[in-house]
Amino acid sequence: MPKAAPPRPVGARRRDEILRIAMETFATRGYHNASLAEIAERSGLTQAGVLHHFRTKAGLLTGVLELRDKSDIDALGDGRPRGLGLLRHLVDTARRNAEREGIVRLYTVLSAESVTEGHPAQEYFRSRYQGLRTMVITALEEAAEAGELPATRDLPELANAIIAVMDGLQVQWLLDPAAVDMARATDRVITALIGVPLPPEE
Amino acid sequence: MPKAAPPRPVGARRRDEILRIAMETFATRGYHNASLAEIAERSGLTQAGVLHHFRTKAGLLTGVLELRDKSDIDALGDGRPRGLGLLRHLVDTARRNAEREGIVRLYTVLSAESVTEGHPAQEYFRSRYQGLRTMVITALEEAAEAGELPATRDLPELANAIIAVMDGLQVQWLLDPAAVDMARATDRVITALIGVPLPPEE
DNA sequence: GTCTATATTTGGATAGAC
DNA sequence: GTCTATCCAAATATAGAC
Repeated sequence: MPKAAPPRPVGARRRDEILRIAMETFATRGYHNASLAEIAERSGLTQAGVLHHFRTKAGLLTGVLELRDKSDIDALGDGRPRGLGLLRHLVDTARRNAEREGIVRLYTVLSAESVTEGHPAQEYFRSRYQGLRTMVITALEEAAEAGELPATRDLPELANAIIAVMDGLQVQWLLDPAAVDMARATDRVITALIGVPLPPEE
Repeated sequence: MPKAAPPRPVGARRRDEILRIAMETFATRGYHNASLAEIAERSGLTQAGVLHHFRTKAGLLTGVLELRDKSDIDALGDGRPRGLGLLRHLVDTARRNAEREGIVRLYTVLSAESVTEGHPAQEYFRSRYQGLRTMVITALEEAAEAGELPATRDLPELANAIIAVMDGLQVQWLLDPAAVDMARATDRVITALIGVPLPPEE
């Protein structure tokens, strides 16, 4: 069973392990408050050892974000859902996220931190939101063309609102998990906004 | 016209000035990445000078958050709106916020940063969200009793969603102001959720 | 590829003079 | 109330041995 891993079959093992731990650490502490020393220690390396694989701390952050992108794309894999199916998929994602606190924490902490001056992830999040917006708008347009969408006015605004609810719920959920049901609330907002129930889960 | 300022008529001048500058700095850099040195310099003091007024950096952050609370309460002043009037007030706040980037930045950055381990503002934001939730739920209950509210199911979920949209929109707006109209999007979500238009602006 | 050692900077906080 | 001086800890990054 040949692996499709492109660059190095075994030399990248350590690198991936460092990335995994860096992800956890950035999620737990934020970027600025996380230290290479902690990441190194938890990786069973020294600080210099980590910096052999990633020349700078910002480079390490970039690596983490690229890794996340890759696994997100892999997760979709078999052709992404279209129209209302994508909105359904967003709700499913919210549900799955309730079992993946680390990921939620990573994105919540870093996205907000990225709006500070000179933050290395600023461009990443700017273009990420642009991508998310485009994706949701496209889905809404597809639904509208298929006649499945009563609300056809100002789709970009609709998309912004849907993305915003999901983000905002995450902050509340991280601070007080018992107080928030991310999936239900997301479903409710989307349903209310588009004026029609979502298709059943795949 | 006698001032109602309680503790010191003139000695607190410097203290307030430091708080103002600290607020800006925390908003721009986040808590961890802001330094007392920078706050001191911008205040025209040395680091030790600042620490004379606030014994620790965390104490300074607490001071900033208390100050904001006080001015928020002052802003409401003449009896807070009830029922749907409060939801209208939320939309108005979103509109005003588009002219107060500093405040938006402060809350967005700090609330997300507060979910990290051992953050000094964690309790503050936990109880702040609890307070916001209670406030919105109460308003929804009032509206329901007055027969102004078609959607009466699961009001806490409704409240969470409304708060979440507002927060989420702020992140997007800070990264790309032209891409988001916070007030319009907030209005649209609230209207869709409660199933009835909001009363006209006061 | 990983380590030790170190350079360099910067952080928060304290002591004591003025 | 503010400063200077200082302490101590921690941070990122580099050089060079193994």
